[in-house]
Amino acid sequence: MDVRRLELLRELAERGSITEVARATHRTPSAVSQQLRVLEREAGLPLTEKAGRGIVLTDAGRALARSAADVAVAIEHATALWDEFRNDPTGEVSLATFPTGGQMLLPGVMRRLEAVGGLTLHCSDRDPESDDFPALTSDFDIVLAHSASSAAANWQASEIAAVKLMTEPLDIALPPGHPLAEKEELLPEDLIGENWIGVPWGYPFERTILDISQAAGSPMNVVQRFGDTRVTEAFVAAGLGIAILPCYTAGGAYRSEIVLRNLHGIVSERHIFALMRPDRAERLAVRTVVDALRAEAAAVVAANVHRNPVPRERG
Amino acid sequence: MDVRRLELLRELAERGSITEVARATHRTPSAVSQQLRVLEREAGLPLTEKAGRGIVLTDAGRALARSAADVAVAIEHATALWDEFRNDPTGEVSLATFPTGGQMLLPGVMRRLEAVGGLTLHCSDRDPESDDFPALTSDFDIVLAHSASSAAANWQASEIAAVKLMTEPLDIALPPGHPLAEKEELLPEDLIGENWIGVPWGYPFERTILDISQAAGSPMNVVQRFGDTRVTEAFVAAGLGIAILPCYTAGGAYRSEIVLRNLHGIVSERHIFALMRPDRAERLAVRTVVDALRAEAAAVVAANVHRNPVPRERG
DNA sequence: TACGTCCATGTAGAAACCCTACGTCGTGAA
DNA sequence: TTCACGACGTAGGGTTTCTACATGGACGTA
Repeated sequence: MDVRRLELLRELAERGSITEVARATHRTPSAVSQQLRVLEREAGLPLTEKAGRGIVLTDAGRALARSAADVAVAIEHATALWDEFRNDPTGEVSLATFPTGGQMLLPGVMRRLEAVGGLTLHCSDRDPESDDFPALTSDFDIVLAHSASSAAANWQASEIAAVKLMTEPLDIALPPGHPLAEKEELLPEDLIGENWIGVPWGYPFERTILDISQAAGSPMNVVQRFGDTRVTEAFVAAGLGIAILPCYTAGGAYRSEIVLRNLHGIVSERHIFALMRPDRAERLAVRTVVDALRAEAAAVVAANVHRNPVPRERG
Repeated sequence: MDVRRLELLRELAERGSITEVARATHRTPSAVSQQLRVLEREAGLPLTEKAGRGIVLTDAGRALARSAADVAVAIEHATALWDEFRNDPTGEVSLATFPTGGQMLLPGVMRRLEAVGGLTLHCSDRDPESDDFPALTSDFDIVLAHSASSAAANWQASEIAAVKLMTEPLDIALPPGHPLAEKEELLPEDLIGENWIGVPWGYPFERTILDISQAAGSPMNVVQRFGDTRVTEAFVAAGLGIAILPCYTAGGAYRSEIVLRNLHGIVSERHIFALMRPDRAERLAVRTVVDALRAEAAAVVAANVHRNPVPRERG
């Protein structure tokens, strides 16, 4: 029962095709196929079966793949222990993020990591609309994702390690001259009749907009939908509507042309997580980056505490 | 960080010399030395240092070896899951035992395992005097050992998995005509002034003899010391003294020439364990044998329940 | 001091292993 | 039918990792 072959099976379970596994492991498909064949012979039972042009795992294959994940965790844990012993969190860490999360956290994280020699962090941003963020953990060591619910359980279901980084309130963004800008805090019923600059279907904020309309007892009039908050901000600044924006990141180029107001009466916040494949989460270099992420997230929250003097609890 | 090399380091930690590791893994010492050198280079720190003619592990080496044990457990756990999936506890299992334990349990175990095709159990007995039983787990999948204390903790300290099989009362063996044979049960004070056939220094029963002398307030007169109970039985049968014997195994060829009597007033029993290296304990074939051992032990206790109607508790 | 033994380790070569290159086959879409 | 794609076979080469054998240091003994 060779570990390298087990790892290949685990990748196959995750990626679904031999070609993809080959690409991810920098091998030719033939090599992967041969190794899986050997594993199958050792196992004594078919692990895959044909399905159209490709293959799918059998029940047996999936069972073995799951145990392969445990082995991978043990191995990474061992090498992490070892790196700890040398106190040497060296290596390359790749990270994918949604845009506003990267904007808010990553510059600070990079600065914090400058002190750690030999650790390089490769960041890239992904489009929340087109990408399945938990699935990105196959290709990145760390994936920053946000969710409307604070439970880490929705990630855990898919056998992914999730570390909560912060909770960011969602504020109402108004143009400076807007009548509601007079008030310090807004309630759902204040927002009845407004034109909204919303987000594409399925974005986390969507749920908050629905919550508001439900609390206010009146449907919201969403006149535009943008995935990129900079466009939303431009529209709000231009007086074309109001919007929900994450309060620590909102503003940007339009900081002086947008007013943010707390929303009371309903829970309006997003939760930001670091998602990782469990074996990658063991790596010392990865854990070092996660620590920096946590520290930076805490610093961002602390720096903005004046905006939200009372932490709002769900209820 | 190659797993095979890790395993080699783990063996080195356990066996102490490259030559021994080579013998145990069916390699030449040169091969082991080379692999360890590669591991050392990967690790970036010395793992061994010279000590006289041989070598010893550095602190770093020991730390890495410990983590290697965890990896080995994970791998064995995976292959066990796999064997379970096939419902196929096939393979070879080696077992070492102390003599009376083997005599009492192994024939029944072999019979129980006949039903399991493809599983072969290789048994051999070891001399309790000359062998360090926990250390035998390096060379045997399962080691049967007995101890005066019921806590599994005394094995666990050395990172060995221990499964308790049974508790066997220690009885007083008398020649049939002995005056004490008239009594159904004996107390420590009944035994003052007797001549004893004892065990070599350090044997588990030794402690019980000491307990008796302490409870009776009088030193025991040990006239002979034998490791093999058959010799002890022969001496008792010949009227040369009385002895302490495990009650389920005592008798043998001398069953009609020896009388066994319960000892009350002090705890007199031995505890029989199956000891295993944690990774070997994961193997399905090994677990199957342990299950058979447990079942057989329970059967032996049940078959002898008339001898000890009330289970005696420590106190 | 000389010698034998034991253990680790170096070198050279052989064997095993695993990958790539390339070709074939079957499936599904145009 | 043709093309694209994915899996799988074969042949060959490169790498890895073993064995055989030699070297050298440490310890015990004559």
